Amino acid sequence: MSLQPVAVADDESTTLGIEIYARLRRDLIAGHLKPGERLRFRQLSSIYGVGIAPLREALSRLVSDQLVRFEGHRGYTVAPLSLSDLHDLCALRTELSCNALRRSITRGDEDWEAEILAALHRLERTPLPHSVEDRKIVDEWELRHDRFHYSLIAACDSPWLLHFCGALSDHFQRYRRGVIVVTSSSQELLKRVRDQHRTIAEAAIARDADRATAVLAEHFQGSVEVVIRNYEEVSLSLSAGNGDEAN
Amino acid sequence: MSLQPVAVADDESTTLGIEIYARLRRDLIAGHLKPGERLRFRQLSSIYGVGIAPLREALSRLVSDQLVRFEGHRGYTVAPLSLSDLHDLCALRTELSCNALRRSITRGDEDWEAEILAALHRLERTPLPHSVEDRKIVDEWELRHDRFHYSLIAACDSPWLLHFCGALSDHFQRYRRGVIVVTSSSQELLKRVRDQHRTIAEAAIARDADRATAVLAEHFQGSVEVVIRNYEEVSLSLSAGNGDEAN
DNA sequence: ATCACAAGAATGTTCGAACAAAAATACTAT
DNA sequence: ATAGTATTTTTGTTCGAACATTCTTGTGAT
Repeated sequence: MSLQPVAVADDESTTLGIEIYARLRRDLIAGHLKPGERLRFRQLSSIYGVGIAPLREALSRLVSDQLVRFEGHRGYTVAPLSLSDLHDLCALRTELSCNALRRSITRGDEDWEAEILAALHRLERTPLPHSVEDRKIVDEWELRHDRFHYSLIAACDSPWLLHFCGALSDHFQRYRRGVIVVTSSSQELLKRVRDQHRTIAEAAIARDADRATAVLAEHFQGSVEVVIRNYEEVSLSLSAGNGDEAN
Repeated sequence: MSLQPVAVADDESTTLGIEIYARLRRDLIAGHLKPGERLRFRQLSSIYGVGIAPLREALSRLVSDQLVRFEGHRGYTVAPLSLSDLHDLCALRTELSCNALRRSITRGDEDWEAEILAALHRLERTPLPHSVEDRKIVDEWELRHDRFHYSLIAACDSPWLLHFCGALSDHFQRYRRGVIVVTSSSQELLKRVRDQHRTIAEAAIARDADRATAVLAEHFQGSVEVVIRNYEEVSLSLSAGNGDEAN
């Protein structure tokens, strides 16, 4: 005769469609599903162990998320990666994230500051992967990295801006995943990135918007350069069939 | 024995899911389906004359478009409207559209200029509705208005920016639809809006980015004010059940 | 050999029915 | 009367099968 209701916190009222959407989304962003790859129903059905009804639902949503392409009667494919998309993505991400960071610096309270420091601490304590095969480690690093960047802009007080920043961040992760090992194997790069994270956090909390946004922009620009520098080498895994259309 | 292949241009390789997605999207943006309204499968199925499989596919995509909400085992509802959302929407729309307009003014060529003038001409020649019941006229005006605003930023050379501007524009239309008759019944408002359109177009083509963006921002701000001023009167149709959560 | 065309296989699309969960209603006990 | 519970009804979810389209393979004519 407990005083608490019987229902524990794991109820969550989920559906297969929602679950498979989340799983596909993760695998798409993590690059487990290769750009350009065809997403056949039977294949996915046996891999993920669900019927095609929830699969269609999930894939349909992913089309609007721009992670999957669809052609009537010809099925779904993983959205391709391209240099031009990368440039566009990063330019806008820099613009929007800096904008959101400025707003956050203006509006953020002590909890916002505390969350930044907490997220930064967790990120710094995460081991870096030595190989792309260290999926667990890569996943964990990406998760904490995302959370850190989210914590910076979380107080911007604009759901739409946060939503767009999130979408761009997710898409950029598809490019970054391919070179994270390269980054983590260079002591010089590693130090620079870590210093940038810390500098951005400190500047934000010190309400130095100019400095924070300047370093954030630099940080993004640096990531893009690493990706581009390694683009030729990884282009095989980037585009399985089509890939970049214009440059 | 024609030399052309038999298949004419109406093939289009479409599916029921795609069609119903487009129709639902239109009806959602046009306010045909009221904010907060439950979207029951049986009901939609009989209205639109399609099975629930394509319906689920379409609704699922619309969730990622932020036009409908979903709760597991409790179905889909039309996304609510709220004052706070309106403010957020418009602030970001102004920011992004002005940004895109600047880029367009820098990069646009003669075709871009020509398209702006063409779209402006078509917009000016569209009759304004005297009642919300003039659906055909409202639809046509909104279509041409959207096309005009799109033509301004079309040369910004950023697919992501265009995509976000489009999303914000679609969402804003949900708010504007309710007050278009109010606007068109005031000679003063009408003249101001028309002058703004013409001024923006001329400034853009004259490559006067500062003036073009200033008037564009003013134009958006004016629209928001009209919506807000009439918000109380139309709030009944805005929120059918829930609606605005904060403020 | 190459192209066009036809048959077959694979794949995507849609429906209807069975199933499960939630909401509404009816009922009982206090 | 009311709160709580059981029952019914409604609604959402999922699967499997039938259907349509596209892709692949195979055949034959030039």
